[in-house]
Amino acid sequence: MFPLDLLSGAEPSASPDSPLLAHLNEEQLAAVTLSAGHALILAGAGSGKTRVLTTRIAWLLQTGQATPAGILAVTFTNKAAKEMSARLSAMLPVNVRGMWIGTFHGLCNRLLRAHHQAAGLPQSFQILDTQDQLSAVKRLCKQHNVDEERFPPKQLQYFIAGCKEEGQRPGDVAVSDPDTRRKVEFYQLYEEQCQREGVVDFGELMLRSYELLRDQPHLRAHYQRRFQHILVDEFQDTNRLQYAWLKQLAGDEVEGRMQAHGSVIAVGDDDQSIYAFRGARVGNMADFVREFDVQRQIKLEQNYRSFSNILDSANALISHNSRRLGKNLRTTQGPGEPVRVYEAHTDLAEAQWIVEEIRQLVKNDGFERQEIAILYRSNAQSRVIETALFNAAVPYRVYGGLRFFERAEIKHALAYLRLLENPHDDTSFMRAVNFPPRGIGARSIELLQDAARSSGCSLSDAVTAVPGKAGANLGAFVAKIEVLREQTQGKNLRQIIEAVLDASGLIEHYRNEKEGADRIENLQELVNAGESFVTQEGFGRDAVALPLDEHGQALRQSPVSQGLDPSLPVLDEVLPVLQPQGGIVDIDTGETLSPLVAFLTHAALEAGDNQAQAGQDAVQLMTVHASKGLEFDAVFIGGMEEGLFPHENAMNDSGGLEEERRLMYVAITRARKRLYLSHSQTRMLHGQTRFHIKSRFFDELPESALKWITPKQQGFGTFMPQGGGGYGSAGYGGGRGQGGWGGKTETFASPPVPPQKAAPGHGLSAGTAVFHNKFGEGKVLAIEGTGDDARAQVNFPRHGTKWLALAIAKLTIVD
DNA sequence: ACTATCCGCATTTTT
DNA sequence: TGCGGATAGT
Repeated sequence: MFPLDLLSGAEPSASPDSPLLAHLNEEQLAAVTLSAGHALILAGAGSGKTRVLTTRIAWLLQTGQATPAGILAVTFTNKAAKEMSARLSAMLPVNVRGMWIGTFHGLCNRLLRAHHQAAGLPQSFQILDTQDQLSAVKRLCKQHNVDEERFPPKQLQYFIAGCKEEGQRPGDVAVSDPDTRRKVEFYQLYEEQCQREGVVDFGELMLRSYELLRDQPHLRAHYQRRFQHILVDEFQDTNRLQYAWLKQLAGDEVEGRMQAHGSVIAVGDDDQSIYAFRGARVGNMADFVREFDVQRQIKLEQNYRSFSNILDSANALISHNSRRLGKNLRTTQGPGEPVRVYEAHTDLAEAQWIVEEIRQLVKNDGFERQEIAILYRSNAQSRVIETALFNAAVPYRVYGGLRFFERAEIKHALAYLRLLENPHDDTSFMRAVNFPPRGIGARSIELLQDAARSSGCSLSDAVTAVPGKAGANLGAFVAKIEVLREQTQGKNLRQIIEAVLDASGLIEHYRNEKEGADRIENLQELVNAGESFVTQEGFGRDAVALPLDEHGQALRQSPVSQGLDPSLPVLDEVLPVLQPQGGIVDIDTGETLSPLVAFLTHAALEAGDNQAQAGQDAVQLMTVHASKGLEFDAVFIGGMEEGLFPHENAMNDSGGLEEERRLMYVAITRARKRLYLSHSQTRMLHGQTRFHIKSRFFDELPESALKWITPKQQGFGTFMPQGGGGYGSAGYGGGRGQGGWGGKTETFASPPVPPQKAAPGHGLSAGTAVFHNKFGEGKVLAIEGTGDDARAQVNFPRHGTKWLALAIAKLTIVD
């Protein structure tokens, strides 16, 4: 099967001065060239972590220690996953598609689609994002007359998500009090609802695929054998379930020790663990070392980002934390400028000082605006700063707004699209049924829900049971969807979306709305998104789900593998296949996910870009959390006050202060050249002026690296309370979350576009009658893609409409 | 069904 | 202070 001998014994064949390894420092080199076995890499801020990770993969491939199919690299964000793929393909002429590089949720999705039957899901299951989940919870609350005072939907949602993150099904939750019992009951009901509707939430994606691996020995064996090299990014941010999931893939646990097949490399930084509040467990690092019997720990402490005054400050600060694995950043750069500290009288004066400093930086020191960031602990702090920037006509951009796929108008359009795919998706039904308004009010909905409940069916199916005018309106809506479904048969994604926008009346509705122009523009952008999703290079590629025997061995090879780069050794089993729409191909039947389902999945899993767009010439405003992983020439951290930073709410639970300190550590280490800290004696908070003393973190910084700036004696002019703040929400930089979705500039070279093969003479076109071994006779509705990508949408009278990969499906033309 | 108004609430957030 | 959600009024 795979070359075991290569993995266990043989020395790497690449010479140490291979160009791949050039310019790596000693610790980086050690990490990159680790021989087989588990390892923990403590990667300090700015230590070249991503570089090490990607070079490691490249080195494994180049030295023949691994094949693309044997690698699993998992990250938290799509951005990180994309960056890894991009850098990798810039390094090696490697087929990135063969590798499983993605987010936890993205990879879980892939597993579940490929093995949907074993996982007990429809292949086209839809994914609920946090908004969808909340509306599903609310709907369920209403249906079961839950006292929403005692059990706020938000809290129930939080409870459910929390349980899943801990790997707990309703039956696993320890019930200590009546309230918890009620919540667990609700959790149970929620699960049943999701299952009935064929939808999964983010937590479910993780939990379900964990259970899949846990409960299906042959699948587990298969993937364990396949993934000889597992690499985990930001390991300090993993929650309990994610770690458990990784363990399933890595090997079997015997008496608390992992009997692993390949090797697991966990990369993380305990000092940058700032997500405990959402279930991240730094303790996973220690558990990993113990359970995997990790022999190698490498610290990446050489920092390539900041001058030493900044670094010294970070080191000194974080040394006040007790529970640390221990790490100290160093640099070969000089001290640089001192860290400037400013004490303002009011929050407004603080903001004005920041703005003034920024103007100086740009004017006198040649700093680029997009290389300057203003960081704060909580979003509310941005307001004053925005005002000041706006008044000074300094372009800026705020992060943290709604992302593309989260916008209301987009969610509405997606709801229609989802209903086309699955009429029983009640969440989407509820969203679409009366938007745009079509005379279906709360009363009608209530009747419908009652009907659905009493007959145990979906809202869509219950429509016929509603009498009178309400029933007629509802019937018209369902009919409209059905007609639309008919009409879009055989249409491509772009045409489907256009049809939905038209038939739903969404465009029409927004045309009549005074603020609707932006929304229409976004809806147009959705059409483009659909278009590029199918056409463009660079979207998620997925795997062929091969039939496996009871030992997890593949029963058959994928014929598609023959079309791939022959120079790369290919593992048996699950092989990559070109599926621009990111589909999964069932090798038995050739069935692929419809482009629409793939697109909807993409929309749920990747809400759109929120991150920096290069060359925007705008000062960057964001929370400290949002700044993690980024770097800037100059960084301002405002609101350095007791109660704000460290935040008062964080001081309750144990470890709260330490997490705040790590947060501050993250903030400091974002800066390359200049760091400015400021605090204000007075601050408008919740409508009241509050007095704050300066943050204790100042006392933890080295006096020698700081330079205190006292405010100049100012006249009243500077202290003027803001009168009539009648500026629009759109700031100079375009306001929050401006169009990040399509056509962004890539920081790294995009993967080489493989030459398009000429379409093989499959001789199919719309209308052709074909025969399939399993599905019988059918009629071709549409063809998409070329070469190995080509797939046909075929309507089988008995099995419905399916997308089939022509490279795999055995279709014969019937005359 | 849509708008006006009032009340309560206010770290951090990716998938 | 300023927002979102829920309610009451047309």
